[in-house]
Amino acid sequence: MSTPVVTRFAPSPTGHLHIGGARTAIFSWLYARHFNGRFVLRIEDTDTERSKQEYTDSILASMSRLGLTWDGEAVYQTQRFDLYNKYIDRLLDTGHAYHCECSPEEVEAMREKARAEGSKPRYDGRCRCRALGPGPGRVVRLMAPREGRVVFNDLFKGHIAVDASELDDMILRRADGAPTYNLAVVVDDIEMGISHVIRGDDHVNNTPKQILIYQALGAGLPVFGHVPMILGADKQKLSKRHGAKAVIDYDQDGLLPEALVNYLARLGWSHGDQEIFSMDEMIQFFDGTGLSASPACFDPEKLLWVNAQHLRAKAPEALLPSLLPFLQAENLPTTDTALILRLIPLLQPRAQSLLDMAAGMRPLLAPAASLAYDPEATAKALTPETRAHVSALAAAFAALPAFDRDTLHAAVQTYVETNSLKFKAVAPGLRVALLGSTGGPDLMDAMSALGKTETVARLERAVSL
RNA sequence: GUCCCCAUCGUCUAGCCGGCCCAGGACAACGGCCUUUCACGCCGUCGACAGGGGUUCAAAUCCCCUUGGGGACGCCA
Repeated sequence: MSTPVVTRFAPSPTGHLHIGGARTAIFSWLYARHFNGRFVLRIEDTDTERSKQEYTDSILASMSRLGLTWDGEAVYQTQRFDLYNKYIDRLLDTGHAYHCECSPEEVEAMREKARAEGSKPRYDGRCRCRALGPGPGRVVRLMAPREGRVVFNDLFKGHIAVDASELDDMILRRADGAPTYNLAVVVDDIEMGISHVIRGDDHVNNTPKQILIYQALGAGLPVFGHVPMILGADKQKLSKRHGAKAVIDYDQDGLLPEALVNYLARLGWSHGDQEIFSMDEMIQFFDGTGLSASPACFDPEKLLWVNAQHLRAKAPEALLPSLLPFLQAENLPTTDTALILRLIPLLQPRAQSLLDMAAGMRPLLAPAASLAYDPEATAKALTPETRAHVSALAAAFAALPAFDRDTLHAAVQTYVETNSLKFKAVAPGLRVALLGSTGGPDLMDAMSALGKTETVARLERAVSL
C-alpha cells in the first residue's frame, strides 16, 4: 500500500509561462499521470507588486494548450494568508520561531560582514533569545538548529546534504504581516497533500530551508525532485536573449503543442534511443528515472525537427484547425477546406512547422491571378517550345475522364512518348506554369489536388502571359 | 566570496552496481543514392568519455584532486 502520488506546479504570475517553467510542469505532470496520481496547480501570487491576473490567465491557458491538465481548482496563495498565519503562530507557540526587530539595513550589514569574512552571508540570530513580542517593524524568524546536517534524497539528483551552519533563521512573516515564500510553500505543500515536490533546480538551495520548517512543524517530508535547468545555446542561463521564449510564442511559430512537450521532455530525459513520443507514451515511460542530473542546452533546430515528425504523423483532418489561422495570416483563401485537406499531405513532408506549411501552400492556394511567377524560373522553363508543350498538355488534361495522379502521369507519359521527348523536357515547364516556381510538391499530386478546372486554367493562363 | 549540484561527439543523449564500448542513437554539418523540382526517405563521413592521480587482471563506468559549468546565498518567488 503506497501513498498516492500528488504533484504540483506552482508558478508565480509575474510573466508568461516560458519554456523552462513549462518543462518542470511537464515532468511534474508526467510523474503524476504515470502513477495515476493527482496533479494540482498553485498560483504563488504573494508578490503583489509583480503578480498580475493577466499572467495567471496566460499561464493557465498555456498549460491547457500543452495538454497539461490539472486536477481540481487552482489554489491562490493570496487567499490563504489566514492559513499561513495559523502555522506561523503555531511555530511561535512551540518555540520554533521568534520575533526579530532588526532592520533590513542592520541585516544587510551582517551579510556584508559575513561576506567579508569569507563565509556565507546570513542573519546572525541576535534576536533569538530576546523573547520579543509582536510589534511594528518586527518580523518572525524561524529558530533554526545551529548544528547538524540537513540531508535529503533527491528523486533525480540523489543524495544532497547541507550543513546547518549554512542556513540562517529565515524570515517567516514579514514586517507587513505577509508570509514569506518558503513558509507559504511548506504550508501549502503540507495542506495540499503533496507527495512529490517536483520543481526547478533553482530551488535545491531552498529545500534544506524548507525541510527545517517541516521539522519545526513536526510534519513528514515529501519526496523532493529537482529538474535541471535549461541553458541557452551558449550555455548561459536561458533568457529572452537566448531564445527563452514563452510557450505562447511557439504557437505563433507554428509548433504543435505535443511536439513542444515531446522536445522539452526529451531535453534532459531519455527512454533508450527513442526520440519521438506521443503524450501517452511519455506518460507510460516517465517514471522518474532517466532524467539527467545536469543542465541541458536548448536547441531550436532539434525542436523544429521534432515538430516536423509530429506534423507528418498527424492526420490532415486533425491538422486543419491549427493550420487555418496560419493560412489566414498569409491572406490565403480558407473556404475550400476539401482542397486544403488534399493539399496538407503534399506539404507534410516539406514543412517543419505550420508556418512553413502555410507558406508552402501559397502557390497552390492563392488565386491563379495573384500567382507569383519566378522570373528566373519562367525564363528558363517557359520557352516558346515548352509553352507549346504546356498548351498541348493542358488540352490533353482537359479531356481526361479522371484526374488522379496515375491518370495524369499516364497522360504526360503518352504525350512525351508520342512526341519522342523526355519527361524532363516538359516537367519543368509544366511546374512553372502551374506553380510559378521550380520547387514544391510532386506535379501530378499537385494537379490532382487542384482539380481539372483549376489546373487547366492555370496552364492556359501561364502560356498566354 | 561561501555553499549546493553537475561533467560522454557542436547540441540532446545511450552506456555508468567495471569487462559485450578502439563508446551506440538523434539533431546539425558534409558526401552520395532515390527523383519531374523541392522535400521525405535511405546509405555513408566528420565528431566525445574535461585533466591528473589512484583502486583493479580490467574504468567512460568506483574513489580523490584540479579545472570547467550551472544554481543559490532577499522582509522576490
